Amino acid sequence: MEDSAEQARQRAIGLAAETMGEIVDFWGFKASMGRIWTLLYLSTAALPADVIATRTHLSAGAVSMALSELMQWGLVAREPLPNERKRHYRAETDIWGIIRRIIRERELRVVARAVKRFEEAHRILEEIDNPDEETRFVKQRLKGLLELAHLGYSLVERLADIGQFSLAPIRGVLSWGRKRSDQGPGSDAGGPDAAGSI
Amino acid sequence: MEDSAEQARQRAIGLAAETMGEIVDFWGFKASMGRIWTLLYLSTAALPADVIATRTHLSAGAVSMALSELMQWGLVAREPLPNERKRHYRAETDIWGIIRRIIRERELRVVARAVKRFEEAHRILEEIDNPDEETRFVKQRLKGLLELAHLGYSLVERLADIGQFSLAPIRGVLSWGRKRSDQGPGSDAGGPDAAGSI
DNA sequence: CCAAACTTTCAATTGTTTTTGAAACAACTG
DNA sequence: CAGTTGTTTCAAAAACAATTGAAAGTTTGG
Repeated sequence: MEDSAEQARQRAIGLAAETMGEIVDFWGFKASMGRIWTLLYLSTAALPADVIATRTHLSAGAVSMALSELMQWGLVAREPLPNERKRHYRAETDIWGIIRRIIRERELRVVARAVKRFEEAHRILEEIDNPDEETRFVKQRLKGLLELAHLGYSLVERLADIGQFSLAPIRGVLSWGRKRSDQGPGSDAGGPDAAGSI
Repeated sequence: MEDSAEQARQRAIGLAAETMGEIVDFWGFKASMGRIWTLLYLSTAALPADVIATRTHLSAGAVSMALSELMQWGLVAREPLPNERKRHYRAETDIWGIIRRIIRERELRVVARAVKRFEEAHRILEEIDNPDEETRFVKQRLKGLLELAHLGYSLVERLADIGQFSLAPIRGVLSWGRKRSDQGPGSDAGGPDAAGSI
């Protein structure tokens, strides 16, 4: 009861797309963006919106919206296709570059905002004239939160720097630690350099 | 028109709690969990549920639910308070330890699942007899996704290892890179060691 | 410049997550 | 051990987010 090669391929693509959808959803993006990107990523040809709609079971409107968001993030590009009426879309493959930008433009913004607000809270307490013990305690702990946020900022910043030029630099980073983990999907996979396109 | 010290303190706490709420929301937890934890973190005394409800403007039910989730994550502990009727709750302060656990138990699970599913998708294609060009292409790209997921797993794993014993190890990690960033909230704040409680 | 082909927008709908409020439950107290 | 106080549970409501579908807007070929 084996299905045709074409069907099998569609199943595989669907599974991958679904998976990526869940991941990006977890990451705070719309799942449909992940599905669409994956669909494009797993196609030799650039695809027009209506095909995407069919394959993802989304409406034309949803596809249009998701595509423009994907393009804003540089995850998908229009492919200028001569003698074709419809616009065609292709997945960007420099994934680490994009992850870097997302981290910088989204994560860092959030943390930076938090830092500002913690500072503001601290400042409010600074203005109290004769701080009682409770106030001094809160001030102290707010400093802790502030430090945490700063630390987080640094970490994320470093993370954003990873793979600044293709993938190669990551290899180095991957050997911070001392210990080796017990289980889990093998952790230092793949060949020495697959830069540019994943 | 300065308000009283007490009021000012409440404002500061509220601002911090709100901020933390936004962050943990962004992180995929309920915002109310962040607010509650922060409220507790910024209090010398352990607080009972009804006070938490009043201060956060949440219902008793919501507080109860959030608290049990917070306790499951080890972010809050009941304080055995003698000669008190109500249960009192206190914020856990070993933040890095907790972040580590969250990363391990939540992030790693998600990535591991993705790895499995990409592998499954790849296996489906492996079973096709005479793969045409398109199929071979998809297979190739799936390998790329798989490698990406493996890489992500490693990164997150490393991240989980950071601060394994208090904060100190982080300091080292914070000096991966070569370059110094231009702007943004100062990135290497604080004293040399504040381990244990942030 | 018109009509067809395609795309974008957006109010309404559907779906999901969080919060509420009240009931069931548990723990202590007199 | 009955009553009171405090906690948990859970179905319903509210808040929030994603998707649809149809109308408005573009583009292009004739």
